[in-house]
Amino acid sequence: MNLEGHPANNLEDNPLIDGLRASGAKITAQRIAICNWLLNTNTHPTATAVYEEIRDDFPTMSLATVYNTLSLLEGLGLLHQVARADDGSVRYDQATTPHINLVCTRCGQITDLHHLDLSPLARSSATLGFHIQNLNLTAYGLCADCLAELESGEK
Amino acid sequence: MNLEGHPANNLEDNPLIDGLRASGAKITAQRIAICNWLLNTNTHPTATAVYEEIRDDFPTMSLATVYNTLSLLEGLGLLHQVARADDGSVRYDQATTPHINLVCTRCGQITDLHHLDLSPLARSSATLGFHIQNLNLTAYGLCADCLAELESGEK
DNA sequence: CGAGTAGTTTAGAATGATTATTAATAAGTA
DNA sequence: TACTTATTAATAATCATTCTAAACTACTCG
Repeated sequence: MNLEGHPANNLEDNPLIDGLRASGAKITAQRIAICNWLLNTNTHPTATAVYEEIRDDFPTMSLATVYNTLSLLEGLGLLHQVARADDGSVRYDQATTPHINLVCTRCGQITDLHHLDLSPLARSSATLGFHIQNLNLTAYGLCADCLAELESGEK
Repeated sequence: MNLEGHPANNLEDNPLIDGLRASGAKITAQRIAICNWLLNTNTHPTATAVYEEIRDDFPTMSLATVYNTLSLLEGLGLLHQVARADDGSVRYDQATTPHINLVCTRCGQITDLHHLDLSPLARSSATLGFHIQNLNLTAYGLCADCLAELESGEK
């Protein structure tokens, strides 16, 4: 079985695969392909997007397997869901430090905004007795490129 | 924004209806029923929840009308979507000042967390050239009630 | 006040994302 | 190598949301 399906790959030391292994899950060719693809992208893909990308190298891949793997990784805290985009589908974000996703409502691009001090938020929620497990901070608007296009082309 | 609204009144002077009227939309009995119900709730309902509540008093109400009205109000900036809950449906939040929604992953309750200084966020996104139009800040975790139940009942 | 018209509503069909089902398959293990 | 059990693949099922087309009605203007 072709275990190394994706070009530009990172065959060793994939923290997603390490996490799966540590959790006791079986390391299948499909999961390796998905984890490697995720590690080598900087997009915020939907399940369908992952499926379509990987299917080229892995024709028998099932969409259900992608969903299963993504939710398995999410359950392990290795991925987070991003608030649904305009198209109504869930997008995934690799779990790093808490950050804000800037979603462009015109082109759909998602940019990460890191390095914010979120401690006031944690403090405020603690005063309400709420215990935060996961943050989903999303801002919708127009990215720099779309703003420029709108201003130059004027519609 | 005014914070005066207390439940159990508001046959007149509904800012949602005022907004619809100001936009030139027709004021129908269905829209009045939806807007009044929204004004008098402090929940973060799904479209289906609004539909089921109102259908008791308004048996011919169609679910599509609820969706239409909610997205109309959202387009006018009078409602905002909350990041999808666990059940995969969109919830709505009346537009007041930007705030954070605390979603309990155990009981589903959503609490608003107001009075946060979000200017650092706006500043950071501006340096990227991103123009924020709408914020969707959601934190998932356990509310005080569920924490207490888990600790006392111990599962 | 009473048509005309353009926006709304309704009911149901269609869409699209996600989940469930189940037989076949393969990873990990002894 | 053979066994046990989790996983996969293909497809059906589900559920939220949107679309469609015909009937309806709020508002405008005469």
